[in-house]
Amino acid sequence: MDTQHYLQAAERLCAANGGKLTELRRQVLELVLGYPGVVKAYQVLADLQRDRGAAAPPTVYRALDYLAQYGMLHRVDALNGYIVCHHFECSHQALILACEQCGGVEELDADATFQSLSQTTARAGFVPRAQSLVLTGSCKHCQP
Amino acid sequence: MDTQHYLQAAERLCAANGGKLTELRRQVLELVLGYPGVVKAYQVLADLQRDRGAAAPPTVYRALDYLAQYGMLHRVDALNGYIVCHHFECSHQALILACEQCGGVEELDADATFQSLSQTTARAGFVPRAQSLVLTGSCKHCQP
DNA sequence: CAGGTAATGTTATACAGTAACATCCGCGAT
DNA sequence: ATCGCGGATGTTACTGTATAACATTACCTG
Ligand SMILES: [Zn+2]
Ligand SMILES: [Zn+2]
Ligand SMILES: [Zn+2]
Ligand SMILES: [Zn+2]
Repeated sequence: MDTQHYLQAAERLCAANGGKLTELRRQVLELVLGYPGVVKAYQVLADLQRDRGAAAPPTVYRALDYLAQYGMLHRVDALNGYIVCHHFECSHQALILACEQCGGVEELDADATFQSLSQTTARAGFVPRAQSLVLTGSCKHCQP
Repeated sequence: MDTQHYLQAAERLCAANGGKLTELRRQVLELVLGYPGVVKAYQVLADLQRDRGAAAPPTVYRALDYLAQYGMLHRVDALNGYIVCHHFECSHQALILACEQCGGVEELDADATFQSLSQTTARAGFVPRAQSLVLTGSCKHCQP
């Protein structure tokens, strides 16, 4: 899916949730798309400042939060960063592998794992918030 | 396992790794033990300052890092916090459920899940760093 | 146009984590 | 005993991450 189609799909997703892919949000989404892996909020902030002059932290955090809320981005807690989700249209349960060395990201289907997970948490009466699961480690190119 | 036995086991674990459960580390470990769920570094710092006078961030982060490195604590990235591990003696693969509402924590055995996980990541040539997996969500007492 | 709602701008501050260097302490070798 | 070493802690100062609170703007609707 190229960038144009991706952004159109993002627009549809926003509309389906009663919102809009505003200029700012589109700009932030494009910036994150421009990175191969994990991006940090303050990196996006710096890019924004370069591209459009003034910008402050709340501006970028609000856009990132919105995009993550509806699944266009995933937050990677372990790295204080964000990654683009390329599968938000097919409602998926994604297993995300984020490499700590190179910042690269891979997103897998892992239905069996999630099924096993949800059985286990249900037994404890626990409802996980995130529908995606992020593991950090070393990718195949960065093995020690 | 009561606190006394727990601390003795922690001492053994440190010794087995060529280190020591120093006074500071023991004090930090006891402080974290005193909380029912997730504790944040700056909370421990405040407690330390109350108990022993001066203390600065590096003091508490060094102790927390050490304790987490050998498994006495687990770090919970999603909450910028730490929890006590009550099973560090049996080398375990723990699934940790952290409630975002009440801060409560539950640690389960989830061998089936981890087996499924490791098969999936191995297929991608990916080696996860953490041997424990933390999910955030709502515990059975805090369902919406 | 008036009034409401969502989005963005702005300022200031809170919270989290680390670098760099100084000091201290326990222990083995001379 | 004391010198020197390495691990642990103290101290200062800083960088990075995130949010509160309030002002302003854009846009839709009646
Ligand atoms: Zn995804
Ligand atoms: Zn890598
Ligand atoms: Zn554990
Ligand atoms: Zn709860």
